[in-house]
Amino acid sequence: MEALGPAAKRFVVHWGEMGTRWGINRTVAQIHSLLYISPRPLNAEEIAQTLSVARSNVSTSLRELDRWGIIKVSHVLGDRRDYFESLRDTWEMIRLILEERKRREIDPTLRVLEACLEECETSKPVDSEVSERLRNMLGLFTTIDGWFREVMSLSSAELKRLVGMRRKVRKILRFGA
Amino acid sequence: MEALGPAAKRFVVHWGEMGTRWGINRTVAQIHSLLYISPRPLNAEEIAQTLSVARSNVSTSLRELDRWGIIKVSHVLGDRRDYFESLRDTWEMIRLILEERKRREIDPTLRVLEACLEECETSKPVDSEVSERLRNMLGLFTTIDGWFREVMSLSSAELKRLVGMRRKVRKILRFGA
DNA sequence: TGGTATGTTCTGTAAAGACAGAAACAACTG
DNA sequence: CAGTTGTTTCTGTCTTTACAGAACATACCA
Repeated sequence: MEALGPAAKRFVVHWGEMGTRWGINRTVAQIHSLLYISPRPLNAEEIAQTLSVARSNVSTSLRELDRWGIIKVSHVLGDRRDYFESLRDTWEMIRLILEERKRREIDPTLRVLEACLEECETSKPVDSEVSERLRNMLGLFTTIDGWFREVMSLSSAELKRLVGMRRKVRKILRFGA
Repeated sequence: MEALGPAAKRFVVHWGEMGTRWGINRTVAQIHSLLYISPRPLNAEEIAQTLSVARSNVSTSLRELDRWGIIKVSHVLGDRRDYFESLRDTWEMIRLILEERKRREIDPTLRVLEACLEECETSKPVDSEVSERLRNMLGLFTTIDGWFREVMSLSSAELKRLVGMRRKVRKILRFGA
């Protein structure tokens, strides 16, 4: 088990901190970053050693990462252990993460907003004030949802191209749709 | 203190839950949603009553919301109390939130990545593997940073127009930049 | 000057989340 | 089959975070 170099260590620690700000478990984030920078797939034991966390903790964290779809499991001939590695394509990773967050957060919110509006408009004293605000918010999320769908339908190569077109997009915007 | 209608209550509760998923304190999120749907500005006492939370909790939460720049304080003649309301423009809100998150998360991450790379490349056995991955990640964040800047420089009206142009953007993308 | 209304900061407790270690489980090996 | 290795799930503890209530601060008023 080779220890991490200072740069790698710093990256992993920072990633863990950032994770917590996004509602992602620190260990999960650390493992992800470790796998991302690791030149080769690692097994659970190595991960536990390197990060000084319990083996069980690694197990559940890996499952979470798997749920996000951003790690891969591989095997070595004659070795029963699971080896894990991160996706290399950063844009693909972002895409997957956005997809999952949409599923977990945007979709439920859309449903709740619709239900609230429903309720709001069928109640006897129709509360048009509240109803209008809810409708505004629903509009926002619908639009965001649409963008997500659009972005998610792009390949990561297309995404990269789109990103490279910032200035062009801006120009179009300024000088008329 | 009029209580919340069922639709409003549901919205507030959901908003609180979503907040926690984004690393935002539940009370903070609840207060924000309450102010957002409220037809009129509310004072701290009203907020505390409506949400059944301690006055002190409201105070700190409001300060946090203020830090995000998404609420406004107003006053009524002959009333010393502070009254709070949320921004109405949902896109403007999003813009402010993204701006703040960029400041808190993307900017520091860029700095860390640069420092890591620095360290990585000046160390004796230059670790080109790690260094390359860090560079990739830095590239990703640099691009994201660029988009943020771009988006943030747009007025909320422009943003809305851009959002309305999804299909057009897509077409451009498909049929050559 | 003390008294009252409002707002903020501090402090201890309670709730939630993270995690280590144990136990259970599963797959393989001789 | 018992023994070994690797993995997952369970359980209790520790840490962190959220929060109520108290104490404090500030401004207005009589």
